[in-house]
Amino acid sequence: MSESYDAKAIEAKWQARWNADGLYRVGADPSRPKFLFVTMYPYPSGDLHIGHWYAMTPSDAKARYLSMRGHNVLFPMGFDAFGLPAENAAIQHGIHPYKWTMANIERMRGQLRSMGAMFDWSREVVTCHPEYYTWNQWFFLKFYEAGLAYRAMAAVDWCPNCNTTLAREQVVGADRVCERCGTPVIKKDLEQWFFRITKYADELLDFSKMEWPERVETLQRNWIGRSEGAEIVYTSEQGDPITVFTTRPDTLFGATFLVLAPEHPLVEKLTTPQHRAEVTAYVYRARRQTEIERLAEDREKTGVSIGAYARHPLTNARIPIYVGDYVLLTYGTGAIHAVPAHDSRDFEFARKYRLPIPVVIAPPDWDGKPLADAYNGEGVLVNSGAFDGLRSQEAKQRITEALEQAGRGRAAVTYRLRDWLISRQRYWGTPIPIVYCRACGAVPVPYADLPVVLPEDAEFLPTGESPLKHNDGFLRTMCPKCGGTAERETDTMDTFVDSSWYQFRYLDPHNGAAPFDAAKLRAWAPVDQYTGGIEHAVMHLMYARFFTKAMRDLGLVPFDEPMLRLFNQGIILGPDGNRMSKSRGNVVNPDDYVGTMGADVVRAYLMFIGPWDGGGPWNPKGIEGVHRFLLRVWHLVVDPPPAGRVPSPEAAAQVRRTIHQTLRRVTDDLEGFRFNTAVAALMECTNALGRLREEGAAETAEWQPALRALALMLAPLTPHLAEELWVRLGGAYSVHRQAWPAWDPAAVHEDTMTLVLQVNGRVRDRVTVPAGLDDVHLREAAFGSDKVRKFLDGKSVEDVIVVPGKLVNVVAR
RNA sequence: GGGCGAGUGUCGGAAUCGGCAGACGAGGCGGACUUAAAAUUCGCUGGCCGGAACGGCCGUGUGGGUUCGACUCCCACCUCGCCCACCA
Repeated sequence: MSESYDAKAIEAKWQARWNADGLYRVGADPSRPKFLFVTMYPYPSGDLHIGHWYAMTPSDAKARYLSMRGHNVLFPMGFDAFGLPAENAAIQHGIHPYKWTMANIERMRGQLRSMGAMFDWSREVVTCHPEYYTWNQWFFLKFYEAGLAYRAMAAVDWCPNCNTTLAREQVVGADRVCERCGTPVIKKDLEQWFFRITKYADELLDFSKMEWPERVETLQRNWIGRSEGAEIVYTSEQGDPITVFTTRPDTLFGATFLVLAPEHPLVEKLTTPQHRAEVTAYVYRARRQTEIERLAEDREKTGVSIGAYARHPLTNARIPIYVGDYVLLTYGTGAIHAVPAHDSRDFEFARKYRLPIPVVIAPPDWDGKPLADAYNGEGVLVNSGAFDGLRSQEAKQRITEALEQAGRGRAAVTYRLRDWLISRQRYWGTPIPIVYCRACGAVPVPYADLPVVLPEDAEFLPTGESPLKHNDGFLRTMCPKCGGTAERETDTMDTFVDSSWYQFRYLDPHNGAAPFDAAKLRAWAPVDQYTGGIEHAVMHLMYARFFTKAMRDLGLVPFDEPMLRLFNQGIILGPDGNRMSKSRGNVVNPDDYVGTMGADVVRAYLMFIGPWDGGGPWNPKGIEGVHRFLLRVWHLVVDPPPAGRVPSPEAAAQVRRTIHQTLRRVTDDLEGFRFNTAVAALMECTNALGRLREEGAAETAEWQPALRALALMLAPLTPHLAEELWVRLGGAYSVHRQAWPAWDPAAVHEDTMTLVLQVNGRVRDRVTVPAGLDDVHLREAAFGSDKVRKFLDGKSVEDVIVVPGKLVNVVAR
């Protein structure tokens, strides 16, 4: 009767010991290279989900591996503790957001500990503590002084369910819904606070200083949406300059009308009395439409003439001005010149309103007749005066130059990126440290008065309004400038402000004098490896980059990018292949499996499912296979070997070769985040050792070192089991302080190899030959094969391809 | 409409400096152990044609191409997924 594997007891024992010993407390250590490994901190929603395990335990495995490789690894953890769910819980259940959040954090801490991860809890960051958010306010003031934070009236996105404004990044999908709750957003004109992220648009397009997944770079690049072109100044007949932006200055001579966005300031001024009623009605309708709901994407292009005309900057042609809702005030200059022949939208519009459609770029094989459709491609210019015959590329340049010389335009770049709207009309966030004084206007709270603390006695009512608006103790204050009565800003900050710099707070989490000590920051930052979901590609990950660049310009950090390397793990789906959700009833609770099979099994299974960036369905049967694997490892080490077996002379070398070949594979795989194949290699190794053991290999001198090496290789993946086996094998506590073993090229070497024999590229035979044979002998081996000869029968050999160490291919006709 | 990514057994997946397709695991089938079941353990498991072969043919979404040799490279297409989308 062999001792059984009691995962629960083993895991509890070692977790307690590691904790008592402070095994994972990390301090400065100049003798080892630092490695800051951060995985995205969770929102304290109440329960740790299998998705958290999927994100965090492979990260932990990699962090542990790097630690064994000699790095001084800091792997911190914290909580993204501000946010709407806490406030909604307050409204629904009458529990204060602080209490709700802290209770959830308490619960989740315990669940996080059950992972057996190497989190350094002494550095925990909780963003809803004033000791944290005071620095959000501090950064806000710094940004304000630097002109990076500003207040402006704007038509902003408002979620009627969350009762707050949203950043553009938080409005998603073709139907423009709230990223959090899926409610269609509406537009509101409000005075809001913005961070000037657009200042860094060009720099944010430079990814050369880090190694991030191509996918994230592409998403950010598309989001920033840089377009090169020209700004062209038309002039109204009343003398007003009307600036338009185009990416196709080469089509300038094809412009036949202008279209202004309904909100464009010149609409009001230029509309003639005869057209006023119609234009006013149109603008009113357009604004209502955007306010109510976005309509279908393929809706008809509409517009009305405002009765006014402009002059073409190069031809002086008289050009009618329209207002049309397909032109957006928020992009470019809010006005376009329409080139119907070479833009589908303009074409549609021109057709509808019977405007001329002159061709200025000759489509290939053009017969000179009117176009049936817009030709959007590039080509050779026609009907373009002095520019006829030029190709689009050159024409763009030359026409832009001509405009510049005439003082009627210039080369210009436009971005899709908008400034980051950070104001939220909610309680549970960082108060914006601004006071409004009737005499002095918006006045920043002095640094000495920070933090502006959230009042505890707020009332949470389902009115949709922030409780701060009705909390006199908070609201009424004194103007820091003139001492007169004043009111506080009642908006709080987007929680993405918290997560834009939390990675650096880990380095000095209790500093009361600064967000972090400069020396500590230099010692650890930037983040060497960051891991988390792709869903943050254009929100958190872009804001964090912006923040770092702004901090750099304020002299606070000596680098340009917050996270040097990034890995995006996939998403774990329910057993039915769908996204897990309570309503579907397909939610997998990790605690259930931790309680029965153990944390190590859950860890190893999540890593084994497939490539980490792939995610995939949770398979309740699949985890049993991994459970069996760990049982096999357990019994391999713990059970007494079969008695009376006499090992073969090669046994010792075979054991050594098995281990070192596995070491090579596992090392490569962990370097490349290929946890699935690392686990597979360890399975193969365990199976091979099991067979060798049956043949008496346990009697050889290589056996115990092999088992110890196996324990070391398991340490990053299944830390508790590895520790138990390591200590049982006589290793010095702790396995997690051991060096990762190097694989020995000599031990990996095989004496023989399987030589693949092909005839005309098709495998016809496989023979075992001594390793390292030269071409001549490999040829001999090929022609020595009966099967090869059989397939060569009646043919003449034309060529023989020899790939040493792999194959011989005989080419015959 | 634009961009990005992916198509391999029944399933998750392995193998891409071009060189044994299907490692590892799940599932299935069969055997051992057991009164029985579970657990454990051993064997088989891409398809087709063979009684069988230590036989042959086919096979990595489809169709072409390059090559001695293609899951891998090139071209075209199909399907799916994700992101963006009246962006001038």
